[in-house]
Amino acid sequence: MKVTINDVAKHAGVSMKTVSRVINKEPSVRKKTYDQVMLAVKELNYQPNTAARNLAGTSSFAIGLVYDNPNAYYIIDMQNGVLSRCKEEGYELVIHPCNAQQEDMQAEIATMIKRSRLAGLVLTPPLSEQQPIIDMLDELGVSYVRLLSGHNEDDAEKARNCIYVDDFAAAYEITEHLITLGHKHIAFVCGDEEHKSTTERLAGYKQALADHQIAFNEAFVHNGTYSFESGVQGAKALLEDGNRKQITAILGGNDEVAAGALFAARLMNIEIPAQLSISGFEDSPFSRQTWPKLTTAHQANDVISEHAARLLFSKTRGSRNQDKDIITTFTPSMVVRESTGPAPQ
Amino acid sequence: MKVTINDVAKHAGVSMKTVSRVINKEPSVRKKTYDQVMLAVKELNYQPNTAARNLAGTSSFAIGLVYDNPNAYYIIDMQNGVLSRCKEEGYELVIHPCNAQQEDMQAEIATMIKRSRLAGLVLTPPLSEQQPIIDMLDELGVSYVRLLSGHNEDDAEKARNCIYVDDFAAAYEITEHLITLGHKHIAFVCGDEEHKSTTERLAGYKQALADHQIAFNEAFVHNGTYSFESGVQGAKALLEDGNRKQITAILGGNDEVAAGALFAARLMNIEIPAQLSISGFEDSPFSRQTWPKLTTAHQANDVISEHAARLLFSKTRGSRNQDKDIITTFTPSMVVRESTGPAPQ
DNA sequence: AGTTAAAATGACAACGCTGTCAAATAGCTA
DNA sequence: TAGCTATTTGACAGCGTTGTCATTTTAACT
Repeated sequence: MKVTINDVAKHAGVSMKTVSRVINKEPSVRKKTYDQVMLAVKELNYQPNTAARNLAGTSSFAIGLVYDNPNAYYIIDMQNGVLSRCKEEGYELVIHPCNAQQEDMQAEIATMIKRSRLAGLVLTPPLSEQQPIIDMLDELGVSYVRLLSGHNEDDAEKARNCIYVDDFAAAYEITEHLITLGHKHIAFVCGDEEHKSTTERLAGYKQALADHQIAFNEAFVHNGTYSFESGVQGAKALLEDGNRKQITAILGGNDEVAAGALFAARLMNIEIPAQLSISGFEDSPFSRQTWPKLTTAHQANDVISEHAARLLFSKTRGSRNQDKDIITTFTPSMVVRESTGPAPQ
Repeated sequence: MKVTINDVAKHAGVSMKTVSRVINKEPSVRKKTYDQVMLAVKELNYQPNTAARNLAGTSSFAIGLVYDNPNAYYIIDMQNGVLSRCKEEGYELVIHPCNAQQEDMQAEIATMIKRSRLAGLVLTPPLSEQQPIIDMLDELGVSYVRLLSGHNEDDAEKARNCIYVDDFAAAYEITEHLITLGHKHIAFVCGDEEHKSTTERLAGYKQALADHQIAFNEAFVHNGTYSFESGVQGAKALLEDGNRKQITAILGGNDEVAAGALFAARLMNIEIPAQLSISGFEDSPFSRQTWPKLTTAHQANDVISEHAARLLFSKTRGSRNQDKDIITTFTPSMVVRESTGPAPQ
């Protein structure tokens, strides 16, 4: 019934340690021995016991994914990306949703790490941006990978455990797209202020305006959160203002915000895109399920998180498995759908 | 740095076993002893090592959540519900997305269980409906809880590890709501045929029609899948047919399907709800983000999954923790929003 | 063939906890 | 207070692996 490493060892005529070497893909095992052992493993249908490995080994065979993000699509993509890598490496994934605002966040994460002796951690925004958490992790000596907004900077030391999404570039591209369509009064409904992605996207938007000699108008920026509701309110606020006559395009902080803006426009009987262009960010399934479908910037969260996991494993497993194909900066690319069009006269 | 149970024992002046008893909430520990130990635990900030507990104990401190469902909102709710219970009980959660179609599904799940020595499993539809998987679990002697569509039947033996969502009742209620609004030609865009929820919802719909002396019309039923795209196609097929003149209401298999129907109606310049009423199922956040907002049947997936976990733990942990407040049948309740209205003349 | 370094393998003690079972203590009753 | 039972505690082995380090085998040289 229960097959242990000892059974396999006997069956293959080698020592337990050799079997251990084989299943851990350690070097210094002759091909012939390797095959013998693998055969025995197959024949007995041996499953290494995770608990025992975790206990005996230096670090456990589990990594953690920490997030505080209400966007289900985002989370699922993140999970699946990391999970696929974990499967590949024979690791388990411990998911940990949490509340970034919470006082003792660091303590909670530290507890989780200790309890499960996690081999590493993948941190998603906004938690990846919180210095106290990073400090705690450094102190604990746990390896981690941060998902961040921005691009791989000069600071190579820090960059070594960061994966960037270039929101600046994405915002720039979308804004330019709108400008090319003739829009001159482009509003921006921002996501949460404290998220780096918000500042990055805002900066990209501003830069595009500047590069095309369009004056930046503070009144065209509405601060909100990354939610549908916030998009509704933001768009309403912008459009109900005397500005309505001027604004011909709205950039939503993400797809949900854009969908909210779409909703608000509908309430106000504004035709999209004839009277108003709207675009989002991220290209979540959501953006294909609105009417009209959203122009947005495609961001492959599952691929991104898979690379985050790769990067983590390349550090965790020491020398072997030096994955050199890890992309550390992702630049979303624009997807033009039906929610943007030429500026009205 | 690393605090073991032995350190705590010394600090509290008791044996390791006693500390073990305390942290496992075993009976037969004098209050005074208990307090001493708890104090030591606090003072040393002791974190039990999961791997060691898993290895030494009879079963591990982890349960699994198995799913094959493309709906991100559904999954996240499931995860969060189970997770909250796990936290309470000090268990870990191993998530396992998979593909129900896959040949060797049972083997894959069996492997997962053995590797992690899972204490139990929560199965969501449609996997919870697959007999081969259930048989495998029974054979392995692993406890599990199945999330099912239907209601707690007479077969008490089986019911002991099932949580039901009464989709029949929900469909009945929604259909009746539409009938009350004067609708006589109500179409149904079904989800995946092989899901029990589809048959249940269809049955509820039929029953409501029958109870109100409305003839069931086969042509008003469209078979599809639980996706937005399928909703679009289903609604198109129904409405473009010569039936268009007749159909005044559409029941979507779930909120996504309903949103798809909404989308299709928009493409065809049909006003909702003036010309056509549409309703969904589940009340996912999605249903509040369409325009107009969807009438649907509220189904608290997080609460449901939390109860599934409760039920699982009540069986896992033997006698202690006999949770008697477990709800085993949930009946969604209708939420009327803007997508349904009186039947047009 | 003889020597030496390098590679492959094995013996055995941890890893940190819980199960088992025996020992000690407390709470009774007569 | 002795004598008995019920309750509480402790000693110790063992869960199934991996790390360490010693040993054996192979390869690579003179």
